Amino acid sequence: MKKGDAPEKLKEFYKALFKAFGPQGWWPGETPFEVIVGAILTQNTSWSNVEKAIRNLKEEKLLTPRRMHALGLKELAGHIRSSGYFNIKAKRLKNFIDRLFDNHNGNLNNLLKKNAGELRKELLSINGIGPETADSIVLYAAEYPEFVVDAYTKRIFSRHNLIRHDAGYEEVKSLFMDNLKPDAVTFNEYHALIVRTGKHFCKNKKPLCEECPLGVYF
DNA sequence: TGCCAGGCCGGGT
DNA sequence: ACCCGGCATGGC
Repeated sequence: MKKGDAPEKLKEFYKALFKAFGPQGWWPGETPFEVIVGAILTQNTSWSNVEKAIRNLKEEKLLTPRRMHALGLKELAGHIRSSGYFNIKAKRLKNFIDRLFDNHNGNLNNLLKKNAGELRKELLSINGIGPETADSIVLYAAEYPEFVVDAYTKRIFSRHNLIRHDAGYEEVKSLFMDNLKPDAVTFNEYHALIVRTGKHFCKNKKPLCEECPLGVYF
């Protein structure tokens, strides 16, 4: 496929997925802080496990920066057990919250009001926040147009030869950033639709099946 | 029963 | 600059 085809291809894929699944209404969280907690907890973990952890935190009234800041690591880990990797994720949550209090007066809006580039840079400087988690926060909590790339994105779009199979994060991201108009609403929906598709048709590292809206591949 | 899930880090080449 | 092991629960 030629490089100039990418914009049309990306639009075509989007249309097919939107037609099949409709609007996804992401992020599945009510507040920016909940989005951020979810973004960290869902690292290499199914969302259903994360939901339980978030439900716990809500029931214990711990889902605020201040309350979480006051918790010890072991205690916090106990509340997020179901999300897996709970020790390391407790640390990562604390790392984020510590930064919030050290540099932003514990005020999330103070952090999120930075411009997209500065926000992303600061998030990446926090231990435990990598490119996907950072972009998820920038897009779904701050609502800036940064495209989020995940394992499904790589699988689906490399299988359709829009990117190389061994493409790295930034390389995949640039496929979307360079060929779509930067729009947070569209990027929001597109990534959500990719995840929706991947969950059902990309399982077990197998090729897309024939029921997939993107058609048979391989 | 085993494999996988909306990654990331640290240590080693 | 990559490559790899470790991190851990719950669902199918």
